[in-house]
Amino acid sequence: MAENSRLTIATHVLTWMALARRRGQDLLTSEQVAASVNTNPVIIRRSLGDLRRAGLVEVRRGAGAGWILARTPEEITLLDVYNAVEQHPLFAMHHTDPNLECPVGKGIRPALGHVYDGVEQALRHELQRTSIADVLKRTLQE
Amino acid sequence: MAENSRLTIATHVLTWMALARRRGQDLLTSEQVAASVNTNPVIIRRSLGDLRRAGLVEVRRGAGAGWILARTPEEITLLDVYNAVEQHPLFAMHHTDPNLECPVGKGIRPALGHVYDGVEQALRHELQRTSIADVLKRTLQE
DNA sequence: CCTTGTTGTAACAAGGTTTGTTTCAAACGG
DNA sequence: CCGTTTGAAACAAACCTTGTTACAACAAGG
Repeated sequence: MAENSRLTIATHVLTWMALARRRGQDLLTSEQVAASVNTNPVIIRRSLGDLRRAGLVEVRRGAGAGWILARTPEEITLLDVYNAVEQHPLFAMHHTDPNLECPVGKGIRPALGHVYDGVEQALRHELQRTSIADVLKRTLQE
Repeated sequence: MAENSRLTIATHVLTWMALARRRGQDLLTSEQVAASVNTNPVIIRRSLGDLRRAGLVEVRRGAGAGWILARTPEEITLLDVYNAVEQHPLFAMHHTDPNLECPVGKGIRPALGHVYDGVEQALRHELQRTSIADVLKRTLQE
């Protein structure tokens, strides 16, 4: 179970909110969103909490509360979603320090860090090419 | 601890083998490699096993056994290493099926799969740009 | 053929992550 | 003040990753 589906869940949430909005329903509760994702409302609130902290959605509390998109679906890219829900770098370094007496042990981490930065950059660039509106369009075509 | 450092470990292993080779020592035991990575030889054997199955290293068994690079460091890219050690896709889909009655629940997986394929493609393209020889060069510069 | 060094693999522990669930205080519109 | 909903904590179940021990299989060299 330890394989992370947060980007998928958050994108699903936003795509569903985009469709509801187009249908005239701006405000959705976590329970309504959970019905589409088919999971527990608490899971959805956790995801929406990430998206709120990133400024992608807004929340209204109290009776008649719920969630609203803070931007149009065209203005939210999958990079925005990725940044909202992923914190760890793509590839982890050694969990314990390598042998710093060895020239490879000493120099490999900065060397690899440089490569990993480039890879993350490429990934981010690719994610930025797709918006929630694009995902919704393609979702409805399937 | 559940954050995967396999690409880092395998690249470290190959980089160290490349340096040893340049110094005239083609054959290394898992214990010798483990000394540079600063971990248990069994961990290294697991990593080398992945690399062997991918055809990047060869093994000699029996007394005086050990591991040899199967290609020159210039001919091994980080994409080769990634393919050898990573099996799961980058982003997981929902762990439980979404609600297929909902148009988003129904169409989101193929739509996202399409995007994820593109992202993985970009990642692979970037990894392919760097060889073990490149990593070694940069490692010794640090 | 035997000794010896090394691999391949299984089994297990420790610690971490992820999802799902229950619970309840806090917020707030009406 | 009531009723609905969020935010967050606490916990369980399942799984992953690393590290460790143990040992059979293998083969080179005497």
